Amino acid sequence: MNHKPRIKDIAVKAGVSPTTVSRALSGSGLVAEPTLSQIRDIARLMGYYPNISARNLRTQKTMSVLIVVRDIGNPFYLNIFKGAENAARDAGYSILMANTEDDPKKEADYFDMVSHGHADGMILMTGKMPHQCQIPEDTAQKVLIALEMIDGADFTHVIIDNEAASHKVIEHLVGLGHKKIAHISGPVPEGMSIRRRAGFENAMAKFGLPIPQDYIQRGAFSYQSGEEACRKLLQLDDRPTAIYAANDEMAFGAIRAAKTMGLSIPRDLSIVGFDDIYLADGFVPALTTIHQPCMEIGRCAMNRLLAHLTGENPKIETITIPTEIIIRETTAPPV
Amino acid sequence: MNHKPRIKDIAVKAGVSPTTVSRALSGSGLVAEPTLSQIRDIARLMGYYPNISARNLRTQKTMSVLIVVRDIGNPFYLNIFKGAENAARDAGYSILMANTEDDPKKEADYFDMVSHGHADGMILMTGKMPHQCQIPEDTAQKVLIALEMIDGADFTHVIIDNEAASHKVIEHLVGLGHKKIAHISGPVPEGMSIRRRAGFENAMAKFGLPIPQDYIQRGAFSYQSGEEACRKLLQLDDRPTAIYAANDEMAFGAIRAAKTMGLSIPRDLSIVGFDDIYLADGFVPALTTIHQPCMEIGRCAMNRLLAHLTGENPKIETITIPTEIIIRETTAPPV
DNA sequence: GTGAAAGCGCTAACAG
DNA sequence: CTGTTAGCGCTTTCAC
Repeated sequence: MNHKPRIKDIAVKAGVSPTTVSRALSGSGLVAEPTLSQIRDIARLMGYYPNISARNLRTQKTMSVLIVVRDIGNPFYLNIFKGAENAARDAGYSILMANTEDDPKKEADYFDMVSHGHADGMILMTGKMPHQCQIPEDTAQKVLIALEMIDGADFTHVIIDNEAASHKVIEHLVGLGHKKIAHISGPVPEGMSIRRRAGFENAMAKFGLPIPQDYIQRGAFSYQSGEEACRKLLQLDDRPTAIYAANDEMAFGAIRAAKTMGLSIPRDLSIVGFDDIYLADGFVPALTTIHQPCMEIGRCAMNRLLAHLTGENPKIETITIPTEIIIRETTAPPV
Repeated sequence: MNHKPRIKDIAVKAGVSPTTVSRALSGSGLVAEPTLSQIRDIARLMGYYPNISARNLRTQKTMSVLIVVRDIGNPFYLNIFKGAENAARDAGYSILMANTEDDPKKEADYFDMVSHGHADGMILMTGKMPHQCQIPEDTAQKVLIALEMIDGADFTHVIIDNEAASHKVIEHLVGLGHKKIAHISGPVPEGMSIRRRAGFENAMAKFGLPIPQDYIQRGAFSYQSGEEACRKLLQLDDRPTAIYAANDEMAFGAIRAAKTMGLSIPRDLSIVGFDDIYLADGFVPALTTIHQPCMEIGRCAMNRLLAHLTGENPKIETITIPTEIIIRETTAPPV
């Protein structure tokens, strides 16, 4: 063949109009049987494949969705991507990767891509709305927030219950007999950090346990910050016997700090993380942590967004995906 | 405003033809100065943004590139994505994520996306060419292979020198005084595994060291396979004093196996990995490994692909990015 | 240096 | 159930 076949070529060959071909191929159910199969056969034979740009132009859609994260380099997102990619693919959508690196310019740019029709919608995981950008009309249907809450924003959210997860952690530790439990929080005032910390505080209160001064150290979700925070905790006069870190990286940092100070995990100190990132089970000792069902979150977020985009389900709501605590080797009864 | 402004609206407002607006905005240099600035101002004022689909249809381009991996869930790719995303973004391109999961159907589908003009090109990191798909014309300019070699295929490759990296590992271990060095290889006959293993064998030969039977165990690049392989090695009558694993996951698995058997790392056994994945330095002990400059690889691959797509540099070649060994805590002289 | 006209390939009205 | 017509918004000849 000379050129890629267009719809017109098939029409000519089949002796019908382009419209009919279009209808036959799109499965609209508006073409009768002798013609239908014939057109499909010819299309297959000629290796026809619709021109996406033309279709997009005509339908004013792009069949693609932006997934916006703060840092593509963070492995936590991996399975979210995976779940989302899967769901998108099943629905014939593509995923565009967007990495903001906390750069307001990029945040705004990606948002603009949606308002300008470069993508049909977006899954936002940065935890904030960009400034200085054109908020698309009908934003509520085009933007879905995952993992983070954006308070006061009228979007569908797909999140986990951070407070409840914290509660599970404390319950586990208390169950082991711990009474002196410290917390390494994420950066405040980030919503996620606040919720995990609030869950910690509430759970401690519920179990009638005091939270001594300095038992809450603020980290930055980084390995180094966890290390440092743990060092501070271990230098306290009245050391904790267990530490609940608000994410796995900080938990790993804490483990290093503890080991460096000659402690044995979990004998001398129990440590719990949050996220269950890749290889959390490969660490020695394997990390006890909160497992977030990332694939599920990604899939759910994408499906929900697509339902909004197609108008199939315009209802704005907050969907909470359950988490579970995975008990591995970094927690044990206190000595 | 009622609608998103189109090029025509600007033309009307500026009292020129759509053509002129198009030229002015595309920076073609074909519009004279009084008009030029005026058009640009009006466009900015009206919040004009070109319709991508229309442009794509007209220019027969999509300004997007597929990045195809075997498993999006593998953190190794993270910084490659990051580097590639960055480079693409700078050039005005978007990235479409493609996850094959070793499914031939998906491999073919993604390839077809390129032949069908859904994406302009692709960076292929799966290490194999799909069957049963339409190989796009002018493939050589549209497909770029990264990380893996596809022998006999006439594409630009962006790779690392796996053999040389293996050599660095052995050199390091020999420098520490090791003589009994074992290797946990990746799955054979995958090219990457073969090259790393060949590098191991050649380096050992070069240093005049024998490779006893069973000193090369075949793994599957997974944590579990590393654990198992290490166990086998440690059960040999004449145990190795050092193990070189073909990737970090297997190295971590090996560490667990060794610790489980009561060995202390690195005192009783040195272990080296490959890749320097996320948190390889967060492990206790921190992993000695080969660092692949992933961002650099991603950026280079993308830039090179774009140069091919634009015709700026059609030369097909193999680009080798240098690696370095990062010496951390899992290697020490043998006792 | 600027404009008129054509058309990328497709699908959605609107008829019949 | 099928065809005719129109047009999505842009860029690119070609003419002036």
